[in-house]
Amino acid sequence: MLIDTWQAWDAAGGGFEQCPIRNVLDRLGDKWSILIVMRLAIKPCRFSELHRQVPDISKRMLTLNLRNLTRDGMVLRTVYPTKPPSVEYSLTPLGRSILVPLGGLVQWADERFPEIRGNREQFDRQDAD
Amino acid sequence: MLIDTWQAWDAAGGGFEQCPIRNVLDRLGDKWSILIVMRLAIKPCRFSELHRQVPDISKRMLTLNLRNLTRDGMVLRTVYPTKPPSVEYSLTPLGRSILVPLGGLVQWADERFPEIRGNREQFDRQDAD
DNA sequence: CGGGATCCAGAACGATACTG
DNA sequence: CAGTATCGTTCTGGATCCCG
Repeated sequence: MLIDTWQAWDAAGGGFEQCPIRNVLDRLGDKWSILIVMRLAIKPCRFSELHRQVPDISKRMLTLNLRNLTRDGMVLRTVYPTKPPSVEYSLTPLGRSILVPLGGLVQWADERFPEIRGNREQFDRQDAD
Repeated sequence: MLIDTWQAWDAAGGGFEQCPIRNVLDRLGDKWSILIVMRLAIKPCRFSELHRQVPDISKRMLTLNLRNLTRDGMVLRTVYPTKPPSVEYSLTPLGRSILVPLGGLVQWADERFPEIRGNREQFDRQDAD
């Protein structure tokens, strides 16, 4: 039943660029979006505060990711016309709603990663023979 | 509580390359892994059959993705020494176990994508002003 | 049949400098 | 403060040819 979604799009000839899974995963798959969403899940945050809290992200990437998330309606961008300007980012209801399925994936990753790491080491040892 | 995993890794100084979420999402985020897992969830499959069923994937990418999934222990690679050789790929228990959290994400994507698409269109219209 | 090796295009990403 | 602009790098994925 998991595959049905994809096959339905396949059969419909809608093109895979329009497939919901493809679109969602393209966003989640990039390097920073999830980090940003997770930070904003704790509390709304200003640009520079986010920049400090998300480790090693460049201003450029923070800007681009925030724009994409805002475009998708996952993040709300609020500008306060102070001087100098301050901008606060927060999760929309849509943004918060993804925390649920995301939580399941995070839990899976946590539980299974030791196993995965072990598999990789074993695989790489065989490869070295 | 979702962020805790990441912050724990942050605090532990383990380096983000060792973070379970990063590792799992790097795999799921690439263009084909999920497709392949979903196909194999239906039934075990040989290389050329997979190549036909996963739309538009190149042999190169199919090979690379299958190797990564095999390395992680998500996929089992079985070689039958026939002539010409035949190789069957199937999901391991680990590979099947990710179908559960993945299902949650797929459901979310299906339910929310129309909303996301609408948000994008609206955003792009404002941008054009 | 099931790949491996090589080359190449484009996208993602990073560093730095600059701006209202 | 909150970005933009530009450049260079790295990484992903596709095309093609080759191999046992």
